[in-house]
Amino acid sequence: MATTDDPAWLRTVADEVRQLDRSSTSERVADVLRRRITEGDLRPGTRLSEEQLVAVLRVSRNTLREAFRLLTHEGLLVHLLHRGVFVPELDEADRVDLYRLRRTIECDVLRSLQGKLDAVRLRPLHDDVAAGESAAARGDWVAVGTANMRFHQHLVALAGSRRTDEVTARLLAELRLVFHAVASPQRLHEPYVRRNRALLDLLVAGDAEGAAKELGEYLHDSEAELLDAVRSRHASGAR
Amino acid sequence: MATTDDPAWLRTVADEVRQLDRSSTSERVADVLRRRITEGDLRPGTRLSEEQLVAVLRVSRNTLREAFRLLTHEGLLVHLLHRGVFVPELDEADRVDLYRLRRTIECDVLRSLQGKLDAVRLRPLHDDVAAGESAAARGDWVAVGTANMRFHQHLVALAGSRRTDEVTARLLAELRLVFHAVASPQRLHEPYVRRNRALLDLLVAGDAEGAAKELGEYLHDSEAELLDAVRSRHASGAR
DNA sequence: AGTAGAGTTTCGTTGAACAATCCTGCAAGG
DNA sequence: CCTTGCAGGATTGTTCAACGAAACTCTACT
Repeated sequence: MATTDDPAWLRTVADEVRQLDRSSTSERVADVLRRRITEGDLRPGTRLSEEQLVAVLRVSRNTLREAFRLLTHEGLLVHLLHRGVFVPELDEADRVDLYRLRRTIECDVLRSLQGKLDAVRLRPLHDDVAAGESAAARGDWVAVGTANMRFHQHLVALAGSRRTDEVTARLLAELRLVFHAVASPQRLHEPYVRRNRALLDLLVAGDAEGAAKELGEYLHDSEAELLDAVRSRHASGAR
Repeated sequence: MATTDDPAWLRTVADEVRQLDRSSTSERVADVLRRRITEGDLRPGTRLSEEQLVAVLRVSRNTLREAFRLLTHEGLLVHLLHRGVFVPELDEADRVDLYRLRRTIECDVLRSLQGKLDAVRLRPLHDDVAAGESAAARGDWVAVGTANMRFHQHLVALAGSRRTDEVTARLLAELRLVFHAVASPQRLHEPYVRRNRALLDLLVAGDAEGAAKELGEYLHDSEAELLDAVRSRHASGAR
């Protein structure tokens, strides 16, 4: 019975098929809107009109509403009864909340990694750091931000926990919402190109505990920087 | 301008209104199904037929599907394209995954609580422990399980983090799914009536660090117990 | 035995319709 | 001048009926 061997590649094939199957109309609509939101084309506070989107996307209202529901549960939209869906405006409490959970999860992942480090598993992290450095060199700070997010997603993936990955994906998506509310992406992302590299070096050296400690300070600094950036933007009169 | 003062009670009023607004049809349908699933009336593996439920619940298919979507994102249903929605069957990998994230979050909450303990904030925990002891005394092990879940939810709530609360709610809901897959609820829940009380005592004494340590062992034991219970059930030939 | 195909069932999506709610602007009153 | 009350229009919430598409089942064939 050669079909029951279940070698590694069979699982990956199954995953790929699942990716293809994932193409229900509402999920594809959600993909489009998700990109628009995370890329910053739809700014926080914007209302998404059903009528308007139905006309543009060429889907029925029911399908669109199902896409709304998907994004709402990812935290990328908020739904107000009889008033419609909006791109959420996160306040300072939300921002510290995001960082709190982020620090909990990411640091715990690194701490639980004691000795389980493997060269090939760090490959995605190498790629992300390189992508960040390359983007920084050409001054594309939005791309730096994207590479940074991917770095942290891959960092968490080292734990091999499906639910942790999902929670992290949601956290990082919401975080991008906040990033779009600040003026200078450079100030926000540039320092972490270097720190990501340092973090990765610690992991390569097998010092998971040291990496966890460094990540704790890293996120602490990042939070302070973000809060400060948003505050100064508000103070300068921008809405 | 007396209306812009924004005193404390205005915020609570806003919250109450939001609670009232929550009564859309799809959410009420979701409430009904959620109860059925968490109480164990709908066993893992069951398929929920749209046609059938539409007839029973007297709602339209679209509304029912929106309720499905809600529960899917809570982890209480899984959606397979063109095949329908099912009560998920969690495997052993899921079970250890659940406990991994649970341990991360709950322990971190306690650790971050250093010195911030307040008598009134522990009130819900007292109530839950009492409810568990009372239910145990009369042998109602399902009620013990419910009180136990509420205890942990309230424990996490001490951190005051909205997102942490949400993640925990999802985790505990999924956990109940697993509980229904074992034969003896007593063996699963009884030991923790006492341990919840011990945990609460540590918190009352202000020993957050000690409580975090105890909780770590607590969850470790609970996980081992659960895995063992499910394994023995499978070994005994039950499906 | 294993496979190919037709038929049945169920889901995915659409479009239209009506009810309920919200928002806007204007008029009346303090 | 500001607040309050009341249309009217605009938008969302919910339902219904229908058709195409995918998955499952069972039979018949090689």
